[in-house]
Amino acid sequence: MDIFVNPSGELSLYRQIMRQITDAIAGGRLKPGDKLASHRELSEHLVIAPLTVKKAYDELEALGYIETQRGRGTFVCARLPRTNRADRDEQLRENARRLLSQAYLAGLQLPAVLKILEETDRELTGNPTDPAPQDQKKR
Amino acid sequence: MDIFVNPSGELSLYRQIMRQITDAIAGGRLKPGDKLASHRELSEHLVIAPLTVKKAYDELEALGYIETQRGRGTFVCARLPRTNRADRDEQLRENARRLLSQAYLAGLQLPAVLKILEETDRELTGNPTDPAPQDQKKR
DNA sequence: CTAAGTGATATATATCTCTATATCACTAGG
DNA sequence: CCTAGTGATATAGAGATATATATCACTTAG
Repeated sequence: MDIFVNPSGELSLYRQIMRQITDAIAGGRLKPGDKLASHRELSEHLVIAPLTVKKAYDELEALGYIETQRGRGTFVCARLPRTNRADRDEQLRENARRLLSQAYLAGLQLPAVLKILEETDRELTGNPTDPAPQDQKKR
Repeated sequence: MDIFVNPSGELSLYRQIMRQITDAIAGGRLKPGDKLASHRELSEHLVIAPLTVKKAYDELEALGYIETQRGRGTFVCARLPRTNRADRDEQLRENARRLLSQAYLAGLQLPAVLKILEETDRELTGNPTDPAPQDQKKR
């Protein structure tokens, strides 16, 4: 888990951390039961205050992604939360709109966006460049 | 321009406004020279403080998207800013990562994401890009 | 000229975000 | 038992964000 934050980004620091962790869970780089870095350790790595990391962990715990055990550490939940379907779809469309708008503003067209999406897919899942026709996913 | 904001969203209010306006410019729903709602008017519509809208407009002006004229109003710039290529690509990949992660977390696969993207493309541009025989969505 | 609408500016207050620091409680390894 | 590492909690302060309110300057319509 290599996490990084940008203090001058659009999102607040703790939300940047939250997003990267949920993204890592989504992409399978963090699996149920995996241990996260302690909030102190991560705060040293990111050169930010421990409480900021703690806040990110607290929010993620409230959302059901991770659970903390006093004296032991913080772990990815065995059973991840299912989001409401309508909310989920609206969130996906929001993200899709954002991606396309950004691309259009840069002068790109839909095919170029699809290409980037496929590259990013390989990056996230760690799959080799070939888009295998079959798809043996577990989850 | 129908703008809306969510006070409990990830982004601060003024950044939500900024994003929706740049998205509208990108999608062609706002064109160079178009007049924006006055910050008072928009603040009434959104039920937020006028200064919050003002801040969004100020930032957008500093970025070169819009220009304000005292006593007259605020307008979309005739010549829109070009972003640095490396920054642009990184931003696109960030948005692509976000979209994919969200989809995976919801249990969707790449093909489903591509479908959503094409629907959103039609929504943004208003173009029936493809003479696809099936799937006439009307939102 | 007058009035209405616009942007520009200032003050004050409250909340959120981030930081720095310290202390306590629990767990695991030695 | 003792120590190191972990999470939990509390306080204080700085800066960003959002609000409410008021005033000024400029443009346009009448």
